[in-house]
Amino acid sequence: MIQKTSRPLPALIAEVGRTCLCRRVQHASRHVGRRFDDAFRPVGINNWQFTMLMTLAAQASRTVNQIAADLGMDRTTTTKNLRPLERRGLIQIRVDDKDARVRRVSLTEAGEQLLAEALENWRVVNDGIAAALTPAQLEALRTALEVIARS
Amino acid sequence: MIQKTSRPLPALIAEVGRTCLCRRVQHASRHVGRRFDDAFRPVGINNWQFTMLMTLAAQASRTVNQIAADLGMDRTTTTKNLRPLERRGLIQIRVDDKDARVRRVSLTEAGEQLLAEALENWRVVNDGIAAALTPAQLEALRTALEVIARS
DNA sequence: TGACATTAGGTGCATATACACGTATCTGAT
DNA sequence: ATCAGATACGTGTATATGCACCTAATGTCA
Repeated sequence: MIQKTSRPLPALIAEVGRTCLCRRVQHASRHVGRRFDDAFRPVGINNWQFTMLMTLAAQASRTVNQIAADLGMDRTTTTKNLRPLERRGLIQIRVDDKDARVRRVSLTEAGEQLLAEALENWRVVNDGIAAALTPAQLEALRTALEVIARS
Repeated sequence: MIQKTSRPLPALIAEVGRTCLCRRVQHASRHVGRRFDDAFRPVGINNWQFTMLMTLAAQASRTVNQIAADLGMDRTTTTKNLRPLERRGLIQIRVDDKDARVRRVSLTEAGEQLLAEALENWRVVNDGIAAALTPAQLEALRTALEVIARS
């Protein structure tokens, strides 16, 4: 494998270090996740749960499959992550009227209220991260992440 | 909270949907993680383990704290993730000569060999993701992710 | 209408992630 | 020399993540 590239191993390793999108994206993801987790801790949710509640606020009565697609997440992961939110009464999961296979997830009153509280915390962190970048960098980042998530 | 912004809730929600870096970064991260996981599955590792082996290939005999910092990861997470790699004999963990608190992690022969195998798979996926972006977008993405990970 | 494919979703397992807390070791001031 | 604080790391617990596999409900076509 190595030989095929006609390059010495140290140079290859240096190249991977420079260009590896896996490392960069995951590293940034962990960092961003922790910052939002810190911000949402007083409200009692984590960054995923905030995003989850936001998607439900934007579009009510989503199915598990739709939510999984919204968040670019495995369906089974979505199912499991919904549990704590349901236990806390922030969302409600009901069987669809027309199709008994389908589960409809919607925000409860308590979920909306908690989301409203969390929004200010979100803004602080989101603005904080954005402030570290130039407007052009921020725009490019958003575009690139969108392309990656859809590819 | 909501009132403070002097905007109706639907508009706020739409704004969060457009601008939320948490959602975008995590979404892209899951997508990228899965693609690399798929690519590395024949070799028997996941994307984190590849990155881990790569950092050790670049700098031998790293401590747990150093590795955690390299990958922007919690120290305790690093400790636990090292276990499977050690069990499989891909890395070796030894107590430091000078300081008995410190553990030195290094690649084994088997680890190097597996890494060499994985490199071609890495290249295919990394090039594939990069190909979905323009060179300028790719450069901006790398820069922005670097800034975020260090901020 | 009955057989079969398709679709929506859940479970079991393994690893990933991180916080709170604990242990062992080292360092420096006295 | 000793002890208080700092440092390096591990453990317990809880949630996060996704694959392999499973069940149940629906759709389709003969």
